[in-house]
Amino acid sequence: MKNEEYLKTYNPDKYDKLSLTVDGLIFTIIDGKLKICLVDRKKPPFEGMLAIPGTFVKMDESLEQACKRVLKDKAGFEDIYIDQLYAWGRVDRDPRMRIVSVSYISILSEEKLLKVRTKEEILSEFYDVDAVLSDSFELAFDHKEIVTYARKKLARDVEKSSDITFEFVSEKFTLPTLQKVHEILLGRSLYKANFRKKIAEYVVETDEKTSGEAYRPSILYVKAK
Amino acid sequence: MKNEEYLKTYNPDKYDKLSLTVDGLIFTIIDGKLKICLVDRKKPPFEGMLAIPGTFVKMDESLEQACKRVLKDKAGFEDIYIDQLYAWGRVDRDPRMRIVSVSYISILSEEKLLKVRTKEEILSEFYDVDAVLSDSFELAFDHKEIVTYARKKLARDVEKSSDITFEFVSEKFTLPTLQKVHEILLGRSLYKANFRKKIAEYVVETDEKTSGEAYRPSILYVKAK
DNA sequence: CAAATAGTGTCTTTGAGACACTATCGT
DNA sequence: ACGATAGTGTCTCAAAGACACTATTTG
Repeated sequence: MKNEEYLKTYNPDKYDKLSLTVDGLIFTIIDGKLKICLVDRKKPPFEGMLAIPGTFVKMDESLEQACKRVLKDKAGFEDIYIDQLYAWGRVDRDPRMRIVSVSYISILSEEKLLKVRTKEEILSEFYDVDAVLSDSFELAFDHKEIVTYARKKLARDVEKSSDITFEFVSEKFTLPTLQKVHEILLGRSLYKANFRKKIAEYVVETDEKTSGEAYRPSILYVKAK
Repeated sequence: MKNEEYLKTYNPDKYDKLSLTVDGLIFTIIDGKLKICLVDRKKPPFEGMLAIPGTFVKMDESLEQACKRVLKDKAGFEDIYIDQLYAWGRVDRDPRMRIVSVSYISILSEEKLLKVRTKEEILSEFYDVDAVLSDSFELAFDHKEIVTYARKKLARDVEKSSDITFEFVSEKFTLPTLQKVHEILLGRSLYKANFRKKIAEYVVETDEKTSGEAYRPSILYVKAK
């Protein structure tokens, strides 16, 4: 076949090549605040500044595989929600050389997060997203623009579907907890009764309740299939 | 400064490099059908098959610039709507070598399209999207997957906003025409009265009407600011 | 004036929003 | 019993859906 002949004589070096990275924006909610995982850069460029954890894509791995590798290496996670955000390709976005980056959003429940904290992972730390996005806060590269874009996407996504909100909570969760997640991501408070009517079709009541906490216990739900 | 010293000694070759392409999915509506612009591949791989027009990203251009370059070179267009779709990064998606592709959606009105047709551009041709997505139709690389993804995004976008529908029509348009665009993208028919109520806030009536056509003329509108 | 398309009025249904109410737990 | 949070009932209002009607042009 002609295609095969061609491939033998093909010279891959005749086209420009560049470096490709993936960045993983790991969000979670701690103490009722949206947080993002950032790493402290140990070497130039932007030494000493905070950045979104990322890595170069290897020749034999897909973008998703590369992203999951970062999440595991820098934060210690496996099996977490990951969704492509955007490809960033400004020519001068990295002072070293031409680097295009594909960013991914991933979300952790506090439950999963705490499991990992026990492993003494201190490469990365979680920061308050509102603080990170405030004027006085700086991030390496174009990472502040990326976080801004991601923050808006989270709000947009929740506006039209409650899908991602389940990623922020444990497998079993209470409706007040889930409502809080919606409120944090949307940036406004919601009416309890209305919220419950809306998500009723996506959740299933279990016969368990919270216990040990003050005041009236709350029924535990699981996500509907 | 330390960062600057570092950059002088930095060796960009120590990381894997790969080729990056952009693909431009150009949609339009002709004769009441959604069409996509495809090129006939003149050389291997996938010689003789249809593909989404694309190009390698050069070292000194952004992804958007590269995409606009393809649109101009292969279809003859400038100043058209362009929106990033997705980054495709499967390891074996190109038989020659590792190539990651960032795809963009662009939309043309038939009016703009006809202007270009007069330039005798025959490198690319428009194909019926329903036909392209039917089981018997094949495209080069993973391009059928990309078209499928784009087709769904168009429907999703129209569902929540009428923004992109204006890209399909001329600057001045009638409401029956705009409604048809919505119907084609959504894949279902809409009630005239309801449609008009919904888009009323996004359009402004002009004092012009269509003429020369059979039956009652239609009022021309422009997009509201 | 008939045929065909353009454009409107209005009833129904659905769901979001607002708010007041009841229920159940720990102390 | 009380304080505090969990959970429910229901009115209002705005928008989507369905459908029937009127209006304006060409031939």
